[in-house]
Parts: sequence; C-alpha cells; structure tokens
Amino acid sequence: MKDYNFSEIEKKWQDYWRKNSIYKVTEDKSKPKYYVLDMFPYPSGAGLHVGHPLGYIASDIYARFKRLNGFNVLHPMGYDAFGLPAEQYAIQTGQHPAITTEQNINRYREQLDKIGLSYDWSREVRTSDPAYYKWTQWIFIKLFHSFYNYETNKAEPINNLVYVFENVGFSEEINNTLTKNIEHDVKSFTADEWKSFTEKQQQDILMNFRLAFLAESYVNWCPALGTVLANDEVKDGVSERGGYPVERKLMMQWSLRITAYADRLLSDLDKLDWTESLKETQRNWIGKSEGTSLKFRLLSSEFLVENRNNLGGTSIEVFTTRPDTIFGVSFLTLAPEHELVEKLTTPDRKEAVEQYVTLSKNRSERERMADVKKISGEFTGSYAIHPFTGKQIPIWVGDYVLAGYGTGAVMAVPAHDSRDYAFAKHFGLECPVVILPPVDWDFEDQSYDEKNGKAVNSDFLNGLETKAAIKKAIEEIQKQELGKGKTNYRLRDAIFGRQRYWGEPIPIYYKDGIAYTLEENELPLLLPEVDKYLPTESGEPPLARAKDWKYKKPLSNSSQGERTNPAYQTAASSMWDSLKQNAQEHRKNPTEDESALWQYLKGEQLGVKFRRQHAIGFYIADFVCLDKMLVIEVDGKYHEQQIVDDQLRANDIQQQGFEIIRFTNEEVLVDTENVIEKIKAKLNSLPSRKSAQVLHNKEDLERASHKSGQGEDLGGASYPYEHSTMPGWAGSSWYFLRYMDNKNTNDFVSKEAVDYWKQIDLYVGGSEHATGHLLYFRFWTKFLFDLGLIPFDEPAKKLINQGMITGRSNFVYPISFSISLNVSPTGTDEEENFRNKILLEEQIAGEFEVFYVSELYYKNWESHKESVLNRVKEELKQHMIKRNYSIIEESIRVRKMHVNINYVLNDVLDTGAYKINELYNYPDATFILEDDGENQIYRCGWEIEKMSKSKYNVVTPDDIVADYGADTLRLYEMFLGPLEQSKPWNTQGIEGVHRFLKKLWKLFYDADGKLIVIEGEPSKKELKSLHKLIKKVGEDIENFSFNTSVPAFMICVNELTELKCNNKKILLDYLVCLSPYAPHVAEELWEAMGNKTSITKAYFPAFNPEYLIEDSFSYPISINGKHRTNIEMGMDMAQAEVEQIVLADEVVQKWLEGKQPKKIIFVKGKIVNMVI
RNA sequence: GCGCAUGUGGCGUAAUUGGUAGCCGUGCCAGACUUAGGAUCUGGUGCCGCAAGGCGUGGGGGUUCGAGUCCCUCCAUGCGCACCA
Repeated sequence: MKDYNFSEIEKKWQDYWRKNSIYKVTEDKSKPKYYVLDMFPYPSGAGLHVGHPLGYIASDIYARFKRLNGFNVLHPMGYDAFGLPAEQYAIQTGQHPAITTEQNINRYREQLDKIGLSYDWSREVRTSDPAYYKWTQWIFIKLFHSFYNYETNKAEPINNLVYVFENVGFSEEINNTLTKNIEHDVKSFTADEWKSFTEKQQQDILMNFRLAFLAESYVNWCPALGTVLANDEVKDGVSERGGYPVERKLMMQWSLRITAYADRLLSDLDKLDWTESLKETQRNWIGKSEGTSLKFRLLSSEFLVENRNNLGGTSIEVFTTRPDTIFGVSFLTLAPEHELVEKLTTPDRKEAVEQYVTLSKNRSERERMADVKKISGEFTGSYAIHPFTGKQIPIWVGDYVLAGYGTGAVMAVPAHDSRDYAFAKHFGLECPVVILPPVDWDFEDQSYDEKNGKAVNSDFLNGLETKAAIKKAIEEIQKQELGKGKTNYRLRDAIFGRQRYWGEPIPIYYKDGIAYTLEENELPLLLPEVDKYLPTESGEPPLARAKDWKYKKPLSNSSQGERTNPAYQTAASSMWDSLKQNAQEHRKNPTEDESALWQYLKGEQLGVKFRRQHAIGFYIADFVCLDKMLVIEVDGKYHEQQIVDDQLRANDIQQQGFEIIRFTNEEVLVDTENVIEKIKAKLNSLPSRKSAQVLHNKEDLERASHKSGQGEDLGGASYPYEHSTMPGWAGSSWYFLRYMDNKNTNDFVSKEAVDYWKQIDLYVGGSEHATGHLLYFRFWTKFLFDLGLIPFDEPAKKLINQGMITGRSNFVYPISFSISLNVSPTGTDEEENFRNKILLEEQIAGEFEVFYVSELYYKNWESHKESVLNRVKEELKQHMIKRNYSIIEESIRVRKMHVNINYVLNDVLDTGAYKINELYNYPDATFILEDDGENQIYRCGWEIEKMSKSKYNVVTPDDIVADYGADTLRLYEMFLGPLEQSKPWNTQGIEGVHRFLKKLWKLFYDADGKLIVIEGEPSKKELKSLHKLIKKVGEDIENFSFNTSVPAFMICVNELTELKCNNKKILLDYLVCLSPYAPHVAEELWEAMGNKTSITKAYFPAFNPEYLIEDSFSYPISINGKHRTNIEMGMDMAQAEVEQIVLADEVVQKWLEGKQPKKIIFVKGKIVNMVI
C-alpha cells in the first residue's frame, strides 16, 4: 500500500472485528475482570455530534488498555430508548414511537461503528425492549412489596411490617424506631384493631410504608407535556425537556421513597472515587440539615373555640436548626398549604387569608421563583404560646415558607434570620435580639445570621456561645417534651408516574380501589396499542385509550411473589451458596423428630413428592412439597425471640408463595398420626402447582399472541390497569446489571454473572446526570443489595465526567426596513423580475430582508446606519426604476441570525453558496461586504454555544471520519484537552494530528509503498525514545490524562524519524502503545509486519527504566533563584565536586562578581542554586 | 447568598507534583521544492529591547535557597444549589 489510505483501512478492520467477534467477552474466571461503562445514550433523531463520542473514545481507550494488560474487560453499550422526543414526534406524525426509536438506534449504531469502538454488541440492552422492561417492572414490584426498616437500616419485605401490625399494632414508639415515617398521618392502632380493619383500610395504611407507593402530593405538573415531572427534571421552573412552564398541582401519584435512603446516599459518597464537585452536587441535592422539632401550643381564646373546631390540645410543630434563638421568636409563619391555616383563621381575617392562600396556590413555580424578593403574607388572627416565656405569638401565613420542607411551619426569629427579618420589617413586626454578635452590628439594617456570638435576653441560655446554646436548648426542649432532635432532608420522594405513552407500564391493577401488583410470572405487562398518543378527552393518560386493556385474574389462587421455572429453584439467588451448604449439613444431621416425620413423607407416600431441608428465599424449610407449594416446619420449644425469628422466616417463605403448617417436635414424636392427618388435609385443600403452571403458561401465550394483554377472558373478573407509565430514569437505574447477562429470561441477572462482574470499575458520562440518574442509580442498587439480590451497594466505584464539547456558531446580519409603494404594480416591466412577488408579500408584511451586512457594520451599527441606508437606496434604484416607492427610514434595523456553518470558512461567508441553498426565494439578495486588507469579504460573527440543530453549528463525527478517518478523530478528540474540561470544537488543530499519522506511516513505508522495516537489535537511542513513550502512555491512561499521550506519540515519531529508525522491534511495541488510541492503523501496520493475530490480543510492552538512565545531566545553574546557565555534569557527581566545577565556570564567575556564595544548594539530577 | 471548579503565548494546551515556564499542535513569519499550492520539507516565533539585559503563569501579599505548583486575600469566569428555617 502506497499511502495511508484511512478509509480503506478502517473499513477493513471494522469488518474484521465484527466477523471475528473480537470484542465478545465471557465470564472467564482465569482472568481478572474489569467493567468499563459509558452512560448509554438516548437515541435522538438528530444523531451524534462530535461531542458525544468524547467520553466513548476515552472509555474505549481505557478498555483496550486494560485488555492489553491481561484483563477480561466488560465494555458494553445500549440505548435508553424510552423518552419524550419519540413520543412528541409520534403525536405529530402518528408514527409509533417504537419505529422512530428503532430508526434512531440504527443511525446511532452506524455512527458508533464508524468510530471503531470496542463494544461487545452481543450484550446490547434497550430499555424499551419488553425482555428488558419486564425486569424493570419486576423491580418495581419488589419496591412495592418492601418497606424501609430503620432498625436494621435496610429495605425489607412489607410482610415483616404486617407481622408487627398483627402482633403489636402500630404506635408512635414503633414509628420512632422502625418506620420513622413523618409525612403520613397513620394513627396508632392495636393488633386487634389491625385485624378488624377491612382489606382496603389495611392496604391504605400499608401504602404509607411501601417503597413504591401511591400518594396525594404536590407535584410538578407540566401542562404542555401533559405529565408530572420529578424535581430533577425541572430547571428554573420550566421542564428540562422542551422548556415548558411547570406548575404545582395536588395529585394522586406513584412515587418512590428515595428519602428512606437519603442518609445512606449521603454517607456512602465517602467511599466513592468520584469528583469532589459531583459529590458536592449530590450532597447539596440531598440537603441534610440537623435541628430540632418544636411544638407551640395554640392560645384557645374565647372566639376561637366558639366558632371553630376545638383547638384546645392542638399545637403547631416547627422545625429549626437554631433552637438557641428560641427567645427571639416574635411570630410563627405557616405555608399557605398548611393544614391548620383554615382552622386558625379568625372570622375577621377569613377573607384576606383565603384570598391569599388561593393566590399562592395558583402561582406557578416559576412565578413564585421570579418573585422571591417580593414579600407577601397575611395574619391569621390567632396566637400561639411561647413554650418558655408564655408570651402570645401571632401566627402568620406566608409563601416564603415551603409546604414540603420540614413541617411547613417556621418559628420566625427576625433578628437572626434574613428571611424572617425581611418579613418582619415588611409587616412591622418585632425583632428581639437574642445573640450578641462579636462585631459591631446594626440591627436596623440587617439580621445577624451567623452561628457565632453570645446568647442574651434568653433566660437559661444567657451567656452561652451559640454552639453550647444550641445543645442546651435541645436538652431543655427534650426535657420538657416540647420536641426532639430531628434531621431533615431537602431531597423529596421521587414522583414515578408519567402521564405519557412511551414508557414502561406500571404493573399494577386496581380492584375495589386497592392497588395490586401483577404476579411476577405475568410480566412483562406489555405497552398496549393506542389510536392516538394523546391524553383522552377526560384528561386520562394515553394508556386509557387502549381497548379492552384490563387485568384478567387467572383462575389459580397462587399468591404473589411466586417464582417461575425451574420449580425447585426457590432460594434467593444471592444466598444460594451459603444456603446450599447449610442445607446439606442439616440433611446429614437430622433431629429425632425430623427423622420420624420423614419416614412418612419420603417417597410419594402421600401422593406428592416432598423435599427435605430445601432452601426457600433466605431460609431453609424443613420439608417442602413443591407441587402444592406447602412447607412443613417442625419447631423446638417456643420462646419469645424464636417466635419473632420464626415469623420473619415464615413471612419470607410465604412471600415466595408457599403455605406453611407447623408442628412442635413434641407433637411429631408423640402424636404422629394426627400430624400426618393434618398434613393430608392441608394437601387436599391446595391446588396443584403443575396445573396452575399450565394455566399461567397458557395466559402468557395468549398475551404474547394478542400483544398488550388483550387475551380472552379466562373466566375471572377483569380489573383496570394503572394508566401512567414509568419515567425515563426507571430503565436506566439498573441497566448496568443487565449487560452482565442480557439474555437471561429467568432472572434480571444471574448470580454467577453478577458475582463475577460486580460493580462498574469505571463509569464515564456527562455531569448533567449528577442529580437525576446518578441518585436513582445508586438508590436502586442499594435497594437490590438490601434484598440480597446483588453483592454490592454502590453501582460505580469510579466515575468520570467528560466535559461538553461546544460548537462554534456563525452569524449573519440581515437588515430589515419597511417600504411604501405608492403605485400598485403593473404589467410586465423588467422590475417585475426583481422580487415582484416578494415585494408584494413583504409589502403586506411591511418589512423585508434581502440585505445582509458584514460583521463590521453590525458591531458599530449606529455609525454605519447612514451609509448602509444609502447603499440600500442605490441598490433599490437599479431594480425599481419605474416604481414609485419610498423607504421608511426610521424603520431600518439590523439583527443577528444563525447561519449554517457549512457556508462559512474561517468566519468568511461563501455568499454564493449561501444564496443558492438558503435564499432561493431571494435570488438578488445583496451582501454589503467589508475590506479585510486584500479582498472584499462578508465576515460572520461567531459565538461558542451548545451544539444544536437549531443553531446550525453541529459537526458530526461522520464528516470528520470521512475527511480524516476515525483514528484521527479519536486522537484529536483526546488531544483537545483534559477529558473533564468543557471545550469548543475547533477543526484547526485536526490537520496536525492527521499529519502525525501520515508521518507514522512513513516509518513503515517509503514513497514507493515499499515496506522498509528491518530486523535486528535496536539502538540505545531508539530504546530510550520508545521506553519514554511506554512509561508516559501507561501512566497517562491510568490517570485518565489522555490528552498528554498524544504529544508523547508525536514526540516519539519525531524522534524515530530523526533517528531514521525502521527497527521492527521498536515499531511493534510502538504500535501496541498506539493501538488503544488509533486501533485501525495499528492493526494494519501490525499485520503488515507479519502478525497473524489481531493487535488487540497483544500485551502492552513492559517499561524498562534502565533505558532512560543518563550518564550526565545538563544542570541548570541559578544564582539567587534566577536561572543563569547550564553546565553538563556527571549524574553520579557529589556536591563537593559539582561546586568546584560550577564555581570555576566563566558565566558563574561573571555573575558572582568576585563574591563567594553564602550557600550552595545542590539537588542531584535537578538543580544547582547559589545564594550570594 | 452558599458550595465546587478554573484562570499560563494570538489559539488548544504542557510542566517530572516545590527545582530550567511554555512540550506538542495550531496560527503567524521567513525560506526550499514547485506552472501553481489549501501538498511536502526546513528554520524562527511569550512580551519589551539594536543589544546587554529586563519582565512574565488573573491582581496583591506571604512561606522558601527556589513558587504556575503551598498559604492568605482580592478579582474574573464556569457549574451546582438557592425563601430548605
């Protein structure tokens, strides 16, 4: 091959890699594993621009490097395929989002392939694939059936909580230790009361504890998108996607209780190797603040009691981080949504308060934010009593208090809180000072908010420093039972339902107003077909349009949580190893009673098969009949702890769908007959699982053939499904696990795969996911860990945020003016050729734009206006000889408009091309040019902006690949600067990188295309150059400093060219170093030198420091820290010898001016510095 | 307002982690080869100065024999959070 023909080479090797599945990995236990993951993209219709691959290239280099170092690297890719844009497109065109998505994915794949990324595509996942979202739904069901146990500090089956309710009921004490639920208003109840509740009542109570739950709450409602949004999907009061306004609305919604994990999400950040700024962002978002709750009793004055509900015992609870300022409280403020507002308002204040509350409720989030500085509020007319002084404290309503945070009420301390201060000043309320600032302070001017100073006017707190005062105040508050220490979080529960079509259906149906999950073996619940992707006329989500989309209850009565095949696999997969061992132990050493009972059960004496010591869930059952799903337990003596343990165990087993009967060991030994009879009776009452299974399978088939579950009624009743779908982040919250085992139909991921691959070792993606995806991602991982389904509780050990590549937009400057025509156009004059039609149209519009000025005129528009206007007049005169018209001079204006960067080179517009392609309606458009010293040119303005279609500044990787090749693109993107830095795309430097590859080529081939590589031993200089490179590149990749490797490659090639090096040994090692960065050219040259296997199977060369050792070093000699000269001296010289040589030096002598240096600093191999 | 980053030639950037500031690449200047160059090659290029030399890593101060690097302070830019009690 004569020249470096990149397009041929790249095609050749991409084909080779694909055909030979070079990047396919398996769970090879002989090698250490490494998991490198990119955040998967949402396949948008616009395709990839050059910014997207930045992170992909970096992670690809890292993955390739790890492979060269003997690691078994998992490096997969997939698509976050559910999302709004495809659905918006569907609404406009009627095209099914699945089709749009498929097309976009194909386009993405094509683009990704061209870059030469080493993904194992056999592991691809798509969140919109039913085989994938089946498991997203499955995890949702797990969330639904779990609650957060604050005692064990993890998620547990909700049945454990039910057990508590059944046995001891629910009390404040239980809430304090076990559930810590502050948002709900579940009243205490006894165990007996619980049992007397209806199913509906029980389920409603449980809903307050489930991790996936339905609740009425204020949500971000986006009318334009017709859906609710999570907090992180709202930026500055508008939707992140589309920028539509968002308002607050009280709605019944599915949510995930992420707040239960707030503390762990916060504290576990410490064990992650993520950037500090990203961790800080998450800390901010979680927003932990420690303080105390405090109750203010209400003053029950005559008229209050008379007219309203009896408020006698009622009190207002506030949250404060500054209990030390308690004596500075001069009023309380409630959020307008606070439940007590209505009750507290006195008749004379009623009208004003109601008006105010209505007003604030109707304000959108955006309006509220825009008005932050504007203070508003109303007095309710009621008073509370100060808990220590007994003074009356007025109660106000104000929208500066947020309903969703803390208790929705604050104790206002205007002297020491700027917001309270502003409120107090505005309404003329008191500002008692209770902290003496250590500096002069003018309380007339502003509040003193610092946590620093001495308490004054504060009774028992007087004289204490703030820190001590806080402590003392909390002690006193707790002693008098006025409140208790409490932690609040800014983080809110994540709204999970979306009133949209293109998402995972929530696997819930409603029966008698109660939400039930589908059976696990009924998943996936397929997305049904609808006629339109819009809400129904009554405002229901699009899924409500699906015809006959209802849940048909199967005839079998098997309970929830049942596992599918194979039937004997009933153990929790994560526990299997340890359970198996224990079970074997038990089997070998049966107790007396167990042996006795087994005599009657073994074989198929009772008509069915029993198993002994069989693992179910997290536990081992004594005897199991799998067909009837019956467990027989034989217990020892009962004592209290055992009852609890047994019950937990029973819950777990029941959750797997089994029935349990239990006997004491005494019963078994003494009254064996009776025990056997009971077992027989139980067996008879249970249906056979085999037959149930057949039914299930039949239903599965029906479902599949009819799509979307529109199978015929199997005889049971039918119930409506939930109509909202899951948010975009559902599928992306666990996808990293699915790559490990993407074809598994029995489990979301096999235990074997997850035990091998474990956490992501390196996760690369944009920082825009800092608060959304990355929090949910961690949350779901922790949840799955709690259930024992995966062996780690953080998804990604190390995370790198690649910077954004911004675009460089260009602008043109059209001028517009109005023109008045005095005579109506006539006949066929030549002037008719001049935009006759346009003029007519524009005459109606009153303005037109057919003149463009160069940047110069735009920059100094005022001074150029006059001359531009004259130019316009002149131009018009030529074309409109016979027409009677006049320009309305005042109307002339210039504006800035994006221009497609394809018509611009170095900010100079190709006016001809622009006119032909963009201004075909205005063929005579005039460009007013400027002088660049040589020519008249049209200069465009420019700006650095995000790349986007609408800004016409998108550069696609395809264009670059076509012009320079993928290897150049890869090297150049890395060369651009540090990975994490955001930077503008600029094509100027790309030539240099491309030239470097051509120069590399010349080390192998001469001008005639003859291979010039020679065998033999390399020279010392060649080895030195190479090993400098090996060291540098190895270190750079480990430090993710990819940008500095590129110059190292260039330097090495420059040096080897200089040395006229054609040595095969040197060049082979060089290619291996280069191959992670430029895999195609490396493969090609590797093969050209006679290698039969791919360079990806090579080993990264070992660095040998011996080659870098120098005999001598050119020491910089400085005097008083200023560099003066260099002297070449031996590396092994001692200080005395060096001093002698240095002092004898001519240049040094000159600078010393005859003086003797006071001190000589000598650092071996570094520097000599003299102080005079 | 709070928090986290970042600030080096015309531009993108580099600096062995306290030891010769400006590697590499672009751009620019000069030259070579060419009918030509948007090809290739060679040399130069931080600023001031004819030079000797001086100045120079956002500004100011400090620690040190020595500071782009460490400390203090101020300024600018970017990002995140923001009426969170």
